Parts: sequence; C-alpha cells; structure tokens
Amino acid sequence: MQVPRRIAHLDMDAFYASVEWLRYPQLKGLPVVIGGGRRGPDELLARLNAGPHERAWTAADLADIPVEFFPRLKDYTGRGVITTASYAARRFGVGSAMGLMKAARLCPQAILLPADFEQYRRYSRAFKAVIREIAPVLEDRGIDEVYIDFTHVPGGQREGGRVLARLIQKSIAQATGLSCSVGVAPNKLLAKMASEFDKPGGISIVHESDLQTRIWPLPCRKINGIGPKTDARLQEHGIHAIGELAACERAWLIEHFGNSHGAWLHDAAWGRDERPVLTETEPVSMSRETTFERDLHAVRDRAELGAIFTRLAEQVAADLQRKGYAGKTIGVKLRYDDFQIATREHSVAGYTNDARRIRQVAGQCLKRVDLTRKLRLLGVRVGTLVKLDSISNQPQTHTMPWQTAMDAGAETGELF
DNA sequence: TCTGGGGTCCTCGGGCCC
DNA sequence: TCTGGGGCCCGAGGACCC
Repeated sequence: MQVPRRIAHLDMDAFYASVEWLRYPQLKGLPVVIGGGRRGPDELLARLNAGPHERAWTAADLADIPVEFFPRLKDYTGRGVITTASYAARRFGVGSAMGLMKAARLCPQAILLPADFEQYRRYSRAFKAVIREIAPVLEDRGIDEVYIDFTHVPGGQREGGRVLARLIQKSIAQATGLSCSVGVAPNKLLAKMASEFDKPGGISIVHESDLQTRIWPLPCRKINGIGPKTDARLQEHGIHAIGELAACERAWLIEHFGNSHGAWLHDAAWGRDERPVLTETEPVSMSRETTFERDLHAVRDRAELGAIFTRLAEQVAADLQRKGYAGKTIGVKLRYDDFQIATREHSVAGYTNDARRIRQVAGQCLKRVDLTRKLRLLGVRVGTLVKLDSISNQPQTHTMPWQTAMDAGAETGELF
C-alpha cells in the first residue's frame, strides 16, 4: 500500500523583524523597517552614540535603549531600499524593495534598523537544525523557508500532516523564540500556497480535492513562478484567477506562452507538480555587486571605480575559497543610471578562485561594454563552479600557470 | 526621491561540427 | 563542392525568487 505524498512548506513569520525583536524587545509591535545598512547593532550603536546625549551605549545595553533614541526613517539620507518591514509598518503601505525615501514619506516615524545578515543566518541554521531532527528530508529555499517531505516521517500522515506540523512549530518556538507558518499539501506548489493561508502562526492542510474551492479563487500571482510580467500578460487575456487559468486550453497556453512555459502554467493551475524535495544542491555561481552612493563615470571616476572593482573581485574570490569552489566563467554586470543592465562574461581554460585572475578576466569583459554612460552598479560574477575536492590534484587557491598562458587574450588587464 | 544583493532557470541567436 | 539540417556550447538578456 503506497502512502500519499505529503509535502510541507514552512515559512518563518516576519523573520528579520522577529530576530531583531529578540535583541530589541522594546520595539515589538512598533512600525520597524530594516534597511539602509548592513552592519547590525555595531552600525546602530555608532549612529546612536554620534548623537548629542551624554552616555555611550554598548552592546550590553541594546535591550534597554529607550525607543525614542532609535533612528527614524525620516532622518535617513541616502540610497537604499527596504529589506523588510514589520507588520505594523506594512499597515502604512511600506514594503520590501521600496526605496527608503518613498517609505519615509509614507511612515516617517518608523524605526529604521540596519540589517544584520550574520545574525539572520545564525537563526536560519538554528531553526533548520530543529526541523532536521524531526524530519530529515528538508530542502533549503533561502534564509527563512524550507520544504519538508512528510511522506515517510512517523506521524507525517496524521490529520493530513497537521500533527507533525504542530510539533515542528512548537520545537522551533522553543529553541529560537520564533514563529512560523506551515502548509501541507500533495506537492511543493500547493504547499507553498497553503503556507500563506493562515499567517502568522497558522497550519493549513490542503488536499487534491480542495483545488477548486481553495486554489482556483486565488489570483494567478499567488502561484510561485508567476511574476509581474506573466501576470500582466495573463490579465491582457482576461485571466485573473487561477481557476480561469485552469479553464484555458493547454494548447492555447502553449501557443501564447511557448512550449515549456505554457505547459507549466496549465499544470500549475491544475495543482500538478512532481518536483522532488532536494536535500542537497550545488551552487551554480557566486557574485558580488554594489550600488554606488552616487553614479560614477568610467573615465572621470576611474580611480574610485577601479578600487571598487578590485574589492568586488577579492570578495568573490574569498567567497569561493571559503566555501571551497572554483569557477571558469567570469563576468561583469553593470547597471547604468537609467537602470538598464548589461552583462558580459567569458569562459577561461581552467578553474580559478584567484582574485587577481578573476579581476583580470572581468576587466576584459568590462572593455566590451559601453563605458561612456554613468554607472550606478558594478558586479563581478564567477560561474560554472566545481567543488575543489573534486579536482583535488590542483592547487586550492591558485590558477595553474599553464591555464593563464592558454588565455593570452586576458593577459593585458590594465585598470579594467 | 525612486528602485539592494544574491541567486536560479529559461530562451534565443550565433558559431561550430558532423 | 554546395547546401541544409540537427545537436551542442557559449554569451546575453530576461523573469523570477528570497
């Protein structure tokens, strides 16, 4: 007797904000926006202590700093977007990816905290470890969400998965103080939608028979994989709800959206998804990019740009070395002042994770793009990765001399 | 006053080889 | 020798996600 597939999607509730509340309990329930800085409490303390009041706060005081001392959105000057906003801030219309200046007009009194990704990663590892203890088949989907295969976990079938979901929720809360929402369904696609049904703190169980009543009334945009572009095209054809998408002929969707995308849209609308829960995936590329404080010009700001470029190459190289990878496709990414993006890449003969080599090849790529226009972003990327222990006869952090020689074209890297 | 950073996957066109 | 595929790889760009 074969048991039905039960897949869970677990999504942490307001993850970044909740992690911050553990450190700053006095901010709980207030409109809080995270963004405009990446050094966490160090940056916050530096900002607070630069103010006019008499005492110098230290890391030990974080939970006791009165709310009125925290920086407000309205006082922020500079570029940047919101990484995340607390539920209280969202009520003002503020949301992720919104420019900080625009957000300041909507909710000037919101507290602005610098992000602390190291801390978020620590909590991410912690809650995932808790889940693995209970249900080992877990797929990492980013810092704050996972898929879990409940099918063969003891108790995973009870009440459609609700009993196990409850156990996981409680264990995470106990270990970390954080709350999450869980959806359990026959596949990843439906589980992902289900986890949103009852946020925060909810558990939603979806069966195949719920398709028409619970999935079809939802807007197409709720399907993971239908973004703003596809949604707009669907709307042009009068398709708004998933049920309307399901009513479309498969052949018609293929005609309008292409073989692969059209068929996928049809399957998704009918709740069909056979993707397995992947416990291990290898990275395909690693990159570093940065948006400048002001737009830069390749000629007039050559020195500044060159220094940034070198730093990006060093950071990517360090990331590769730390994680034990090397790559052979090296590229650059530029964003012009009008937000147009250009990318150039070049594959070299041998794998490398050497900063100088990466900068050199990336510099060649940079020569192939329009550098007469002002730039607002520069990035360096290394792709086609291999794990270093799989080519363990080669040096760990260097390019083989013969590989460099084979790529004579990349030998003339001056500034770019 | 706009619009981050780090990824994945797909498509399409061109070059190359058989 | 000429022409016409098909298959594959590479590079550029786009859509999408967290």
